[in-house]
Parts: sequence; structure tokens; C-alpha cells
Amino acid sequence: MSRSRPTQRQIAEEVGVSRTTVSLVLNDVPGVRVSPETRQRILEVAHRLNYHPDAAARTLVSGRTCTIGFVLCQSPDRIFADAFLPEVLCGVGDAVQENGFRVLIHSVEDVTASGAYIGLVREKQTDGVILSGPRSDDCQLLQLRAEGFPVVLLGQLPGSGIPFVDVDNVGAAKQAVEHLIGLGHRQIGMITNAPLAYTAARDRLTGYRQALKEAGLGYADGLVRTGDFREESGHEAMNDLLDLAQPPTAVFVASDLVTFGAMMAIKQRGLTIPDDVALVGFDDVRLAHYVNPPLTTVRLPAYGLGYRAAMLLTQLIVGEPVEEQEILLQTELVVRQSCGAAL
Amino acid sequence: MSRSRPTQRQIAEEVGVSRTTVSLVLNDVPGVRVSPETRQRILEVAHRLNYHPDAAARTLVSGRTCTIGFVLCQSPDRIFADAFLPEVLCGVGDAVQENGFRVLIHSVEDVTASGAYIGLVREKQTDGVILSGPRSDDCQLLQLRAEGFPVVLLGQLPGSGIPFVDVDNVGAAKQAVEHLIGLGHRQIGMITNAPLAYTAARDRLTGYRQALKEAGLGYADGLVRTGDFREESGHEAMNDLLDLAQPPTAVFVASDLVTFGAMMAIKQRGLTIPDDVALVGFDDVRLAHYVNPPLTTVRLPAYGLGYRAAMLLTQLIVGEPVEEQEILLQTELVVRQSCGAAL
DNA sequence: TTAAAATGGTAACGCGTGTTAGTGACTCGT
DNA sequence: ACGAGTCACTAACACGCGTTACCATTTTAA
Repeated sequence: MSRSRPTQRQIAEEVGVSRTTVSLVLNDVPGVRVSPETRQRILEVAHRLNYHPDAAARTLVSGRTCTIGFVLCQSPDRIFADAFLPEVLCGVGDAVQENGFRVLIHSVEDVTASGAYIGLVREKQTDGVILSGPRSDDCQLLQLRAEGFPVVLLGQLPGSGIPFVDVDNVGAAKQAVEHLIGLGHRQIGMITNAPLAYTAARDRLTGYRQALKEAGLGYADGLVRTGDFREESGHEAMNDLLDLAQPPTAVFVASDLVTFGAMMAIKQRGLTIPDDVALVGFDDVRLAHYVNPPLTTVRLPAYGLGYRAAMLLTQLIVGEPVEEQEILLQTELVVRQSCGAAL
Repeated sequence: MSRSRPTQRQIAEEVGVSRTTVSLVLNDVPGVRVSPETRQRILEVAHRLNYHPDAAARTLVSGRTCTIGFVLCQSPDRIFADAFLPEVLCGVGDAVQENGFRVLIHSVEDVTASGAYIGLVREKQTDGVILSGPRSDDCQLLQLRAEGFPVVLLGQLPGSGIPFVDVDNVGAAKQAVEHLIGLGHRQIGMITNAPLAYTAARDRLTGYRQALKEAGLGYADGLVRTGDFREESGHEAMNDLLDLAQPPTAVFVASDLVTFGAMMAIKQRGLTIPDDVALVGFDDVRLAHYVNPPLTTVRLPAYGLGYRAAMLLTQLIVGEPVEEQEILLQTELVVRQSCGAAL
């Protein structure tokens, strides 16, 4: 068993000075006068004892935890499938370290359950939270917001007025579909990434419609199917589309994972990609370029999302004035072969 | 601006009782006598004020943070590539929630740098840490261990005596290679997942050698190449192997990601998998069955790794006697088509 | 009737730190 | 020689909570 951690008191005793002086020296409080030699001795002893201030005590007196919460609102299987989580986390981590904060992660299956992530804020474990995958029926969230607790969304909740960082889903989807139109397709289907209750899903659908409209193409409900994050849903949806009397010649699938399911369905029918059906995905999952054919898809700035969200949150916490509280990051269309574009 | 959080004192004043009594009631301290009606009123007021105990204050007095640290020792690009992180985190999160703990994540680029993750323990931010991807040149770690600070490794450091949870790399690799041998291959190469400084890489190599030896096949250095996590390294290594006078008819690649690079190299030469070169990977990355051909690989119990590690750590923290401090989880060979096995 | 025990509660300390208001010694200018 | 000012430092409070020792009153037992 090791001796317990050294405190300011121990340093004070050893140096033969009051604890106050130790505190003043260690925090290098400006405008305070301590003789150079005393200061030196305090620093020396502190170093020798391997002193580090107690976080809890500091939090107690300062009222600041210097910790942010990162709340995952997705269900476990969605988190499993979330290839971007590591990258987002890195972004969050980097931003947070720059500001001397830490990250407490917490995943909740059911956000609507009372007390889901409330401990993080009610017990003052964090100074603010990033909410990944917010839901509109999350009333705790609105409550927190009303109390002025710092919150940043990864994703968005239109009309809530809560600061957020998100990708420009409408623009990204539009760009993807425009690319297919540019390749000559006129009968273009879509499979959403998720049920339309998710704003990201709805936004991507909106981008799809905008692209069609601006190209003078008609929109038909019959060409749209909804996925639910999982590959299986893509498989099913694509089979559905291929069963149509006039199946689409190209499909925009708003999730790479769902796209993989769709690809499998196409191949199982003996059809080829992109000749029979051209595909554009969404996410640019790391392995999108390993599938056959390599997937044309929309790259998300995962790291940037995390980084910007954490930056925004820490600014809100320390009370810095922030110009932009609603940040939309741009995406990039990565053209590979599944769309049929010449390389 | 909202009013600040309620304290026990406020409850005490409102009820007309001492703060001590409030504390006793709220903590339901056994063997203490409080009249039922007083107790009732305290609970009522506490609920009405939406009281939650202050975590910092509690930590200060109890000496327990009820938080564990999850330290990622990989470099950012490795973390990006770590498809298992979400799953591992879920495991950790679930175990931790069962025990009323929380998770503080921290990534460090250079573990050997002084003070890398020391704050987590020195400042008493956590009661213990899980170290993912430990390195043998991490002397802080040995120091912590010597002080009796609870540490659990995800991975292992042979000879250190530090509790760990890991996959049975030797056994898993052996099984993979035995499978290739069973299919009739005699000239079997290997590409490691990482430099041999990593114990996981060395263990998998050991498994490979054991399988060869037990089958009466000779081991040849020339058939082994080392990868470095990235696809590119697989591409390069495979090209190297194919340039041999007698190239292998099968290769065990100890990482799916590296395998994808290898597959690309094979295809670029116009060779086919598994006819010209059979492949078995390692990890069972989520998309392993979407590549062409679907990859035969070793599935890792990612969730279980996180769960067991967190469980073990919390037991060590609360001082429960633990029977097993060195846990090896079993893997599973997932047979698909890249190995050439009939389905 | 009186001592003992149970009942219902409180005062006070300590956890380790940040911060403010002071305090005694020493210097300086006139 | 004496008030004013600096210097170097300290006493004391606060943060919110857990816990122990104790106290006043009432009930029970002998």
C-alpha cells in the first residue's frame, strides 16, 4: 500500500510556511508578493512530493469540473455500426485537451427515460454536454436548455434554438443526386439512411428532391424507400425497388452501410453495378473503397464534427462570446466506380 | 440564468431540521432513527427541489470518484481505423453503469511522454484506469502498478503481473492457420498486423508457427512480412510475397484492414482469391463479408473485452476478491470464401 | 421511585482547495 | 522620532457533503 497523495498542507509543513502561501505560489496568483527563495522552496518540495492538486476539491471550490459530457443517444447496435465514433471522439478529445477539459462519455438506450443522462449535469459531473443524435421527444434536453445549461448538439433539432454542429445534409444529398443526373440518369431512386423521424434522414431526402426538381425531373414516392441504419434494411429496400415495373437505373442510398445491403441484393439478382444500377452512398465509411465496385459516396468530416462541437461547447462554458452557434460543415463527394462515372 | 443547484442545507432549512438529519435520511444510513414523518417530509422536499448530491463534494469526503479512466494509447490514425472501439466502449459503458461508475476517456499520442495520462490518477480524477494498447516502454504504468493503483490492461504486458483482459491471440492465429492447412495448403505465408514490438503481433506470429510445427511444416522467415495496421502495408507486403520465386498459396493476415490492402495487390496482378492465393484475416471487421470475395477471418469479442475489463477494474477498485486477474477471451473463426473452403 | 435504555435529533469536524481580509515587521521620508 | 507605506506572509471563511460524538427528552425496567 502506498502512502496517500500529498496535499498542500504537507508541503506547507515541510517548507515551514502556511498553506495559503503554498496555494498562492502553486497557482501563481498575480499581484501577490512572496520572496523568491520561499517560492523556490515551495516549488521544489511540491515537485519532490509529486504534488498534484485534487480535482474534486478544486471543483468544489471553483464550481467548475473542467469536464464535458459526451452523450450517445443511439441504441447499442447503432453505436456498434458507427464507424465514425472513433474519429469524432478524437476530434472532441483534441479540442478538449487544448482547453484543459476532459471527456466523460455516457451512452443511453432510451433518451426519453427520465434520468437518462441527467446525472451528468444534476450531480455537477460536467460543465456541459455534447449530445450525439438528439431526438425531438427528449424533454430533459429542452429543460436543460431552458435552465441555461451549456449544450451542443451533434446533429440538430430545428426550431429548438440549441447550438449545434452538423453536416449540410441537404446540400450533400443534392450534390450526390446531381452527380447521378449528370451521368444521364432520369429514373433515380433513393433509400434513406433511417426513418424520417430523424432529421438527418429527412434532410437528405430533401436534398434528393431538390436535385430532381432543379433538373426538371418529377418526384415519385414510389422510388423512395426508408432504411433503418442496418445493412439488412438496404437489402430489403433494394429488392423492393428492383421489383418495380420500372425499376430505377440509379439509386442514392443515404448510408454506406445500407448501401452494402443494397449491393448484395443487386448482385444476388445477377445484375451488375453500375451498369444495371448505379449507386451513390453516404458516409464514406473507411472500407467503402474496398467493396466491389468501389463505392462512390459522400465523405463526412467526422473529426471536424467532434472538434468543432467540443470547441463550441467549451466556449459556451467559459462564457466566451461565440459568433456562430449553428455550424454546418461541408461534405465532399468521393467519386469511385459504383456510380459509373469514368475515372 | 437559472438559480443554482439545491443543497442539503436548503432542504434542511425548508423542512426545519438540521443538515445532518437530511444527510442521514437521503443516504438512508442504517441504524439511524428518524421519525417516519420527518423522513417523509425530507424526501418530499428533496424531490420537489430536484435535489441531486454534488459529485465533487461527495468525492472529496469519500475519497472515491466513482469514475474509471479509459486510456487509448494508440496514435490517432490507429484509433480512426479501430472499428471495434465503439463496441468495446459499449461493453465498458454497460459494465460500468451496472456498478454505478462513469467513464472518462483520454487518448494520448505518446504514452512514454511524462504526464501523458497521469492527471487522471494523480489529480484523483479516476479510481482506476483501463489501458488500451499498453506498451512495454511505458514506465509510468509500472510506477502506478507499484503504487497499487488499480489498472487493467486491454491487451497484455507479459511479466508485468498487471491484470489484463485480452483475446487468445496465439490460439486464434493457430486456429486460422490450421484451417488453411486443413484445406491442403503447404506453402503458407503470414503478414502480421503490426510490428513485433506489439505483443498481439508477436502472439499471432507464435500461433502461426505453432500451427505449422504441429502439422510438420517447416517455418521460413521468408514467408513472413510485418504490417503496420494500415491497408497500405498489406498491399506492400503482399506484393513482396508474390515476388518470391515460390510465392505462398495461402496467406494468414493478422488484421482485416491489412488484408484489404493485400487483396488489392493480388487483384492488381490479375490473380484471383482464393484460387491463386487463399486468405484468412483477423478481426472480423464489420465489412469483412462485403468485400469480394467475402473474407474468412477471426472474430474478436469486442464487446466482451470492454465489459470484462470494466468489470474486473471495478472489482479491483471496490476491493472485491477477484479469482481471475488474467482473462483470455476466446475467438471464433468465421469461414467465408476468401479461404477457398466449400460452403 | 429511580436508573437504564430508547427515541429523535444536532453540533462539530474533516475532506483539499481558492480567496479575502488582515497582521506584524521593516523601511523610508521628513 | 514618528506616521505612512511596503513586504512577506497568515488566519479564516467557504464549497457541499459524510460521519461521529453527543444531548435532551421520553419510555421502559427493576
